[in-house]
Amino acid sequence: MSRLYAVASTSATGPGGAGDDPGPADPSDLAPSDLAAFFDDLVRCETRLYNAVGDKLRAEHGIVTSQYEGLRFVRDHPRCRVADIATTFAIGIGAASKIIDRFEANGWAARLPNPADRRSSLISLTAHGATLVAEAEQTFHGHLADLITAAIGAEQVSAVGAALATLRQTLEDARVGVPVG
Amino acid sequence: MSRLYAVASTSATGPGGAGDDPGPADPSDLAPSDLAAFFDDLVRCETRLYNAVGDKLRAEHGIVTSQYEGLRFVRDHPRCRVADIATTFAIGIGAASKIIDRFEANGWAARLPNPADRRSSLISLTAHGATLVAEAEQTFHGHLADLITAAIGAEQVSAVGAALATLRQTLEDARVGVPVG
DNA sequence: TACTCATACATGCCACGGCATCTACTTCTT
DNA sequence: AAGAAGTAGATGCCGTGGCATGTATGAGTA
Repeated sequence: MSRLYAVASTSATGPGGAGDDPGPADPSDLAPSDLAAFFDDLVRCETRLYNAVGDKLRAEHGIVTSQYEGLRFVRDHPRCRVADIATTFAIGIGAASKIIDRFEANGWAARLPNPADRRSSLISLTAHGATLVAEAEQTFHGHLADLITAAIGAEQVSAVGAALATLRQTLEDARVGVPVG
Repeated sequence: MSRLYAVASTSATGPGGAGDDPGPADPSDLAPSDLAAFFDDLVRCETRLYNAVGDKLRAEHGIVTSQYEGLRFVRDHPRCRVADIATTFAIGIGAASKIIDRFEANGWAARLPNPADRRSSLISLTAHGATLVAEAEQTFHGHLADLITAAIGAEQVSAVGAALATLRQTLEDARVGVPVG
C-alpha cells in the first residue's frame, strides 16, 4: 500500500504543502496528489465493481450492469421521461433515448404517449421487464455483498456511503459533469 | 436525502434484518439496499467527476480523462507493456493495445522493441506526451480540488480514500472485474 | 392569431471498449 | 532439438455513449 491518505501527509508534492510543521492538520489541507489518489481509487473501484457485477448479471440473466441500472430506474420511476434517465445517469439525451429504444426492442419497456406534452413519452416497464429486473436484483444484491463486505466492514460502508452521497448531491445540485447531447 | 446509511438501518428490506432491536449494530449488518445505494452513489460520483474533469481537460488541452489517465500511467511506468495498462485500468488487452495505437498516432508515446520478449513492446512517452501530461496534470489537480473540496472535507476525503484503497486492493488481489480480451 | 424562441427527443456519425480470433513468439516436455 | 502448449498483443466486428443536427411541439410576445 503505497498511497498517502494520512491527513498530515504534507509531503513535497505540491503547492500548499506546509513544509516543516505537520501538526494537527487543517481540514482544508489536502495535497493535490491526495485528491488524485482519491479519484484514482474511486474510478478503479467503480470500474471493477461494475465489471464484476456485470459478469454475474450477464451469466445469469443475459444483461449487463448498465441495463440493470436502467431497468431499475424505470421500475422505480414509472411514467418517467427520457430526460429523467439522462440526468440521473449523467448521460446525454441522445444516449438515454437510445437506451429506451433498445429496451423497447427487447420488450422490457414501452413508450406511452404523454398527453401533457406530445414532444415526450412516458416510459414504463413491461411485465417482462419487471420480471427481469426483479430476478436480476437478487443477483445484484448478492454479488455486491460478496464483493464489498469481503473488503470493508459495514461501518466503513456507511461512512463512505454517506460521504459519497454528499458528494453526489453537491455535484448534482451544481449540474456538474452532465453531457450536452 | 432519502438514502439509508445509518448503521442501525435494519429495516424490513432483507434477510438478516434483526427486526425489533436496533441497538448497537453488528458490523456485518448491512441491508442489501444499503449496498445498492452505496454502489449507486459510487457510480454516480465517478461518472460526474469523470465527465467534469474531462470537460475541463478537453477545453484546455484537447484530451479527455481516459487519455489523461493513460498518459499519466505511461509517464509513471516508463517501458511498461500493454498488459500493464490493461490490468491497471481493468480493461481488455485489445482495448489497451488500441489506446497505445492512438497514443502513437498522436505522437504522445512510442513502442520500443522489448529485447527480453519480442512478442511485446516497451511503451514510453515522447517529449510531446510528457509535456502534454504535465500541463494537463495542473488542470486536473486544480479542477478536482474545486469539485471535491466543495462537497466534503479533507478528513472525509482521507477516510473515504482509505476505504476505497482497501476495497480496490482487495478487488485487484482477487482479480475481480477484469475483462477477458 | 402569427411569429419567435425554447424544449424534448430522435437520429447520424464518430470514438472507444468488449469479445473473439489470429499471429508471432516463448516455454515446457520429452 | 522438436513438437506441444502457453503467452503477448494486434485486429475485426459489434454495442454503446458523446456530440451535432434535425424535427416536432410547446411557450412567450406583439
